[in-house]
Amino acid sequence: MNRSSVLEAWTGNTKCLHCNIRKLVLFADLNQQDFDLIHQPIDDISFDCGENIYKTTDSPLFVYTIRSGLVKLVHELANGSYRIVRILRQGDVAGMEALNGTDYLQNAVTLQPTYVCRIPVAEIERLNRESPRLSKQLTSRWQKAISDADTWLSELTTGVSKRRVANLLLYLDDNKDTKYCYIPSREDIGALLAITTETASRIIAEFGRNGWISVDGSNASIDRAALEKIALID
Amino acid sequence: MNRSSVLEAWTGNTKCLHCNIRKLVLFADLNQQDFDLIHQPIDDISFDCGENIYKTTDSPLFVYTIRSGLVKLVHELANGSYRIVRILRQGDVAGMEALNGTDYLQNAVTLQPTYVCRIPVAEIERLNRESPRLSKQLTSRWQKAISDADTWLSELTTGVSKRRVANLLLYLDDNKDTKYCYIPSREDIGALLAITTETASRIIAEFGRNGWISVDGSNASIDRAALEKIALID
DNA sequence: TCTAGTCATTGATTATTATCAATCGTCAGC
DNA sequence: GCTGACGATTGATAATAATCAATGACTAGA
Repeated sequence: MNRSSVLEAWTGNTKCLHCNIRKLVLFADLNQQDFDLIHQPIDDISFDCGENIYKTTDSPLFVYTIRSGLVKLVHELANGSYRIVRILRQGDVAGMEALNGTDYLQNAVTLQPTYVCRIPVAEIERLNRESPRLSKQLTSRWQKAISDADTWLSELTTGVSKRRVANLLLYLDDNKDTKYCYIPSREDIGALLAITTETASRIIAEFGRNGWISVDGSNASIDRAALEKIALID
Repeated sequence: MNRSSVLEAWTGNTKCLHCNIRKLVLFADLNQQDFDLIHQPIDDISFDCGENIYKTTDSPLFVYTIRSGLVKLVHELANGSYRIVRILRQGDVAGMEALNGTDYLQNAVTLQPTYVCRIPVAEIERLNRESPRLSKQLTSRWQKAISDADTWLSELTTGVSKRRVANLLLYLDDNKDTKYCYIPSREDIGALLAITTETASRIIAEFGRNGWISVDGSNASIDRAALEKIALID
């Protein structure tokens, strides 16, 4: 029951050029002639919370730009559990591995209502062949993905759980595009940090009792100074 | 006291074309005309064990192809400790972030005597501008780096230490290019898996007592079946 | 309104890992 | 051969997190 819906099928040379977040996305540097090269439609798709944008079993035919919302990349493990390898937000690109002809490496699941642009791989390849203006942005997207992965690895899997949760909250707060910081479910925090759901819950609850975060459902405002102290010392 | 030495300065159109591992590396698809585009020399450099290929503080002017040997990417943390985010081997590319104009993200340190090709970023940019044959390999290198990072994250930071060490040994054994599997120092195993040196030592010693690995200095032969059982169950 | 379901929280106990400390083995240099 | 340095190993103990289990809070739907 995929309740996603295609809002508009953009044929290249019309709306992409006037997209209001274009300066943030893959097509930032393209011009009118470049957009004229696009043949297949670029669909603007809306997803509810908790839906799959793609799964590892899907044919890797599209790359997705996040227009708004929040997406987790879920890697399923052999023993049935899962790890979240990254969280993507506005301007990030999901499913770039499709450009290399390989299957999607993870499932992409929305954490909030999310809008994406679905770009056919064939069009990116065409643009990259026929225009010099895409490759810089492509390079910078690959780069960001690796840099995020490495930061995640070195900052969010190191030290005691309390430190990791503090770092995660600081990361989410750094990268928020709304007033409040998104707080994942306790199970997702566990999957992000390689700790159990119970440990995640205990730590979030403790931070709340200490007044360092005030949680309202999936949103919170956080006391950065207090959490930074935890993130460093412990 | 950097004892690295430049073996040969290859001006593009001579030796690259006949490099005996070219099919494995970034320049796999290039032809004679492409090599003619290269102006600056591509140096073939040798490093002893434990040397820095580059540091985060170096100007990001080069990308490095590993011809042989083993390299760790070391991310230093604020509290003075460090994490190893990846291990690179023959055919891998180090320092690709230089292509994006950003500083190197980690220090690259050799674990064994290592030979690398040092390729000026400017030459890669020129080739990518003037030939269509580099971009596919570039895409595939970015892709491999991300895929490695994500695998690392999801497999090597999950579960109890014993499971993580078993997975690491299996990974190193999968990726060996010699008869024996490279075993990192106990401190490096700790930095790879986010465990302490002592825990790493205890587990390696236990695996040895069980007859699952027979270690001789930095090399070992391993009992894959036994370790796979540990990697799955625990 | 009541109920079942889901997620968060908390407690009690056990298992795992970190920490602190000592010892052992190997090797380069005197 | 002796010595110091360094890495690996091991032991004892404390800290941390997992596990098992129960309860609380909230929500959607009967």
